[in-house]
Amino acid sequence: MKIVNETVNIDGIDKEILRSLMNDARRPILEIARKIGISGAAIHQRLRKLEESGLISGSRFIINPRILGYTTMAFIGIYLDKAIRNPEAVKQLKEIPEVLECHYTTGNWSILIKILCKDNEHLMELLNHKIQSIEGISRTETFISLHQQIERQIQL
Amino acid sequence: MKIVNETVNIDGIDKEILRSLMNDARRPILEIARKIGISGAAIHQRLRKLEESGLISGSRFIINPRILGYTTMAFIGIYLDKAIRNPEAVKQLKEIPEVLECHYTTGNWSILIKILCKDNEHLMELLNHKIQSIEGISRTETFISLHQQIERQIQL
DNA sequence: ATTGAAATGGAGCGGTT
DNA sequence: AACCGCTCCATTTCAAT
Repeated sequence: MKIVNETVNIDGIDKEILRSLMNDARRPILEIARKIGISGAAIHQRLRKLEESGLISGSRFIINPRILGYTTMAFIGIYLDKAIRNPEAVKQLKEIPEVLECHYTTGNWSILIKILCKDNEHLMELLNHKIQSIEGISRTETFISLHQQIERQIQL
Repeated sequence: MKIVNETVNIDGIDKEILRSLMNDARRPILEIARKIGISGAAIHQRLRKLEESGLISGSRFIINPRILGYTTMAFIGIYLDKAIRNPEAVKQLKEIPEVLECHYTTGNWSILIKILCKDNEHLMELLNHKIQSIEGISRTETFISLHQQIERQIQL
């Protein structure tokens, strides 16, 4: 396993390019070029370097789950009966598509997950029939997000 | 305020298009067209409709904060001395760029935030000098994410 | 709702400063 | 590093089905 721990220096122009594309991945390179006053080829070259450095890890269309009827987001703290069971439990959690994030955390729980459901009933069903039936999971604590007030990436 | 609560029906072709662009927002439309066997113009039109429906809420370059030296992610549960102070507290939290998410939650806390810091020292500094000095915040509980094992959007 | 064709403009490369 | 000029290809629109 290669450890990539190196940090990288980016200048103001890199930041402008990245900020632009972090807000709209399909913005044309040439449009950015005109705005910041350098050539398209220069941006092209900078993007190549930023990709090589690992700073850019891809691009995504963002979809709004509300429109598909997913309106209930929750965080669930999970207690494992033995911490060593973590890898198996995570493997099972991966099989539940509603689980969007899974963190191995310090503190009370072994695992903290973020989950997105259609409604409270759906959440309850997942808790009772999928999550709590995973071997090794002894107990859970659920926190429903009534409203997400901030959602962003790191700022440059 | 317009309430957009309507759900939308998408067919298998929409799903293929979206799945493709959710993994790589800059994949050429024509490449997708060739793969699934319809014309570029058809995809173009479908994307227009999906945007109008609100299902697509944009596209983003994803940057890897590790490369900038941000290696410590944590969740912080926040107790407010009066729940009514939520709007002010959130306003202040927005001013802290390291705060990536902020949720108004049921359960013990009023607020749950996700925060990304360079290291533990940076986290401690933010807790002591920024977060806990926000008026209305009485107490916090911090959970460090030692490892994020799942990170994804909803599946189509 | 999809198609093909046409116009416009962007992507990406090589040579140059 | 950046620029220019070039070729190739994608995007987008439109009339037609």
